[in-house]
Amino acid sequence: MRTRNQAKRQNQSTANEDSLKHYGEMESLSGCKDEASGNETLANISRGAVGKLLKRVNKSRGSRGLKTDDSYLCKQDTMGEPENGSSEAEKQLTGTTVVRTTLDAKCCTTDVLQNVPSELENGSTDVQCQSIEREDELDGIDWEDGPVDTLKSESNVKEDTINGVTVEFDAPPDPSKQKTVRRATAEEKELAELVHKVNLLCLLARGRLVDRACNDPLIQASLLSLLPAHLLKLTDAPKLTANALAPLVNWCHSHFRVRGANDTEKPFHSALASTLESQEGTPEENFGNRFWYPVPDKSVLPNTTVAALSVALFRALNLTTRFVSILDVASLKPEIEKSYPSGKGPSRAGSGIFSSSTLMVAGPKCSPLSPAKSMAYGKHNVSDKTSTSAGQATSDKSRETITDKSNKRMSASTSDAQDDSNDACIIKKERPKRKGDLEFEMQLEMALSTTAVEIARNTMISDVKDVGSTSSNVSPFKKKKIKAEECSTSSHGISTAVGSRKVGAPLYWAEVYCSGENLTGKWVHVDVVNAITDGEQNVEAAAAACKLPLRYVVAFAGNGAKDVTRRYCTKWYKIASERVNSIWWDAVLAPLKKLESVATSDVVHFAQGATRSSLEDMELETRELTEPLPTNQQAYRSHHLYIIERWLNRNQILYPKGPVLGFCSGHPVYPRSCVRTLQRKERWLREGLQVKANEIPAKVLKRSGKQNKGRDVEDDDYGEGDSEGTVALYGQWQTEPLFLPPAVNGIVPKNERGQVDVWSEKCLPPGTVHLRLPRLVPIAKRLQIDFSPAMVGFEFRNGRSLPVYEGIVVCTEFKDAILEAYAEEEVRREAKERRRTEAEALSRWYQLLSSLITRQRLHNRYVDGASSQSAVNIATSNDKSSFLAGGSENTRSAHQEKSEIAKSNSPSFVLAENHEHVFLVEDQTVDEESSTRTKRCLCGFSVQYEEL
DNA sequence: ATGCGTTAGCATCCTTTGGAGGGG
DNA sequence: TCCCCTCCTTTGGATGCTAACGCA
Repeated sequence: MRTRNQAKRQNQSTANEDSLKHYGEMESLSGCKDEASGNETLANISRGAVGKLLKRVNKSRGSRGLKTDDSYLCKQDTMGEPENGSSEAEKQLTGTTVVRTTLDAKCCTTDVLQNVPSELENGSTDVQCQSIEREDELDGIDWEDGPVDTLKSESNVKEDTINGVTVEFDAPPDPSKQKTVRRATAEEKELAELVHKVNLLCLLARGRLVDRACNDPLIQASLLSLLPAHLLKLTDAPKLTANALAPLVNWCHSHFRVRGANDTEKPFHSALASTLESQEGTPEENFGNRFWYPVPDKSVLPNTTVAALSVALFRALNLTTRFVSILDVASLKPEIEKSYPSGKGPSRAGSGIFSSSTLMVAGPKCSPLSPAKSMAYGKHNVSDKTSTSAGQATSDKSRETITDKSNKRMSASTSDAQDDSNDACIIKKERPKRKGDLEFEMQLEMALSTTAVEIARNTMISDVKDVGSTSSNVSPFKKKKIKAEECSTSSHGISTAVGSRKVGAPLYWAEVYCSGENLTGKWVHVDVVNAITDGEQNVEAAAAACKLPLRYVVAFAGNGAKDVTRRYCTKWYKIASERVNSIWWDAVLAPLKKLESVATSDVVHFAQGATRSSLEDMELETRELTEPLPTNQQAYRSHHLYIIERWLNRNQILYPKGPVLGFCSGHPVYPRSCVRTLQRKERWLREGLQVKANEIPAKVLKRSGKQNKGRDVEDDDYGEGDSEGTVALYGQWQTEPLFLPPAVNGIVPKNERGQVDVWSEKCLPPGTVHLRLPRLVPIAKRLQIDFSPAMVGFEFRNGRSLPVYEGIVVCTEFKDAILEAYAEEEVRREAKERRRTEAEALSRWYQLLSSLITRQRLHNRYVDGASSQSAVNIATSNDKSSFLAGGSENTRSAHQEKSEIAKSNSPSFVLAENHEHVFLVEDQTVDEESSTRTKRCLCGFSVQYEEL
């Protein structure tokens, strides 16, 4: 076995080698492998590759601590291959494969293709390869020293084990630690919310863009020209009904169909026009800035263009129409990956929201469509999802991953092969197996079984243009694939097959206002892509089937937008926590809603001045308030409308306890408006409320053991049992405004501690005022005014809770006097403070200058040899002095008489032969203009300096 | 597939009123 | 001797919320 450094070196060299390798070379390598392993078919290779990847996935969910050792085993596994062949090339291959398995997944294809045969031959399932995702993880690897047979097959490994040669892995995984999950920090939550909001705004803007394109007269005219004459008159009826739209919808559905994805970026408007021309819409036309569109998986989107064309057509026919979209926005909650002990978990670089399945589509360097993925758009949009994964797995340089979001949204992020350093492309793998993962694995297998063949056929060039699900070999997954095809090709088939999102997921549709529906008219859901009319009640189920959360459904018209989620979402409690703060959202939508209202309002106003928009608002509000009772108890935990008693907090109560709206598993359901929060007496005092006399506690809680300890027997006027161990709680309806004894004769009423607890202004005794100013106590004392310290709260210091005082409470009549005295005192204090500061500054200047002089003197004496020079001479004549200095003989006489005083008062250090300058404060002059101050010594020496 | 009960981890709430020692 | 200031040290238990997990 190699040393760790050797491994690293070889790893690096191989990495470079790999990076330089051409696909053709790889192909030749794989070709060698094929020859070596005999009758390996590409399908088998592909299947093996799938197995390999799945094992990696499984492995990554398991012990991270085993990673190193897995790599080692992988080595042996891989090394075992060439026993069938001994060509030079293979020997070389053997030498490098060891490292290749530890490389980043960018060499995935080669790795996979090389590893597969041996695995297939050996039927190995126990020994698994796990590639190390990041090179830096290699740093944590401690290679064991010792000989190793590089050509040892897996069977040899087993033999060795049997013969007593065992490899013991240190730090075996602790299952309990493995299970630990890392909770999102507040910062991460904030970031996720920001991303969510930005994403929402982008999607809103995008919706407006599409909406605007639908108004284009040329497109509308072209659509009309295509429309058969008999359909033109369908909408002429004065009272339009949903049924009348059906032929139009069918025509659209049959004339515009989904075709392969178009990678060329062009404005949505022109995309719309070209779709119109070709009568084929893409699943998602790229337009403008692709960054705007952070869809998790483009391949599964229904046809935006077709939906938009239908809107344009309806508008061309003078129907009031809105373009409706589910805003598939990044999650409001941060994506948390598993935490791994000993820091061996996957790097968090690139993790988080952007690396989740909701992948921000960046520039071409990180196209969301891997080659294989774009292939999958071709004829069979069934396997689009799976091809995505295939693209990852087979692309030479791509990094493979499984996102932890698969449980909810079942989409694997696709990273680009071109740019390994792109954070957005860094993908992670983690999490224990869950239902979503299983589904993903199945899809992965399907995809690989298909695309590996295709890729081989296309000589593994990176820029694969097309692929069909043309796998001719009999795949074990064929049945599933066929089933999926059937589902997706069915016009109404919004299938839950394999649990993935599919084409047909209701992301976009139209809403046409039909005046013939209901009494006042109705917005009718029209999904041309799936040829569904008036199917609003099915949208929620269809979206759920496609794992598409129905968080925001927004209708666009007139360059505005309106949230119509309520129309389509009946289980609001499921999405409420996934929606952004409603205040923010309403504020964002407010201006857009006006625009939308103007655009969709008819000239005809309804009774009592109600407009179409306000009627719709009422309808949506009614839906909100008449949400059906959930059937599961958990839903009542945070339901905005209903509650069952078991989910009440310990300080909550139902008051009044009724009416009972229904039952859930035998539990009566009450309106949430009946839930009241209870408080202790003391807490109500803080809010300026006091419990009424003779009120019986609404609830009595048992106090915890610790709280019991050291707490005196609490007054319990109501005798509700053991007062020591209980806490009496009261509801607000049991309280009244706080009554405090008023201030009398200038005396502030105080509590038992001789203070006033000022939790709020309501807690002040009548006739008193709280002066929140520092240093008031001495003033009040000096003025002999009665006061009380104002306690405003508590803080924890030194391990205990300490009261925080802020200012004092005095009778109102003394307020002015105290404030006046305070102002005077402050002036005095400030002047005193200023003097003190100046004196200190002077002192420091003095020290500085003295030290400079001393330094210079020492310098002259010991460095320049001028030992006899006096300090006075140095100070007065030395040009090297760093500060501006000038002698002034005439000032000397003026200050001579002060010299004696100065000498006696100043900290004189007069040496035998050295005069120590003394700068008296009263001898200073200040030049206001230049801010320069001049200090003078009695000897006549002066110093000028600029004030800072 | 879904719901329920349990468990665990983490975030947040709640608690609540010092005392020794030195210097002026 | 009294008063004032500084320093010491930096809670921790209960509860709520959420997600995972096993089971029905």
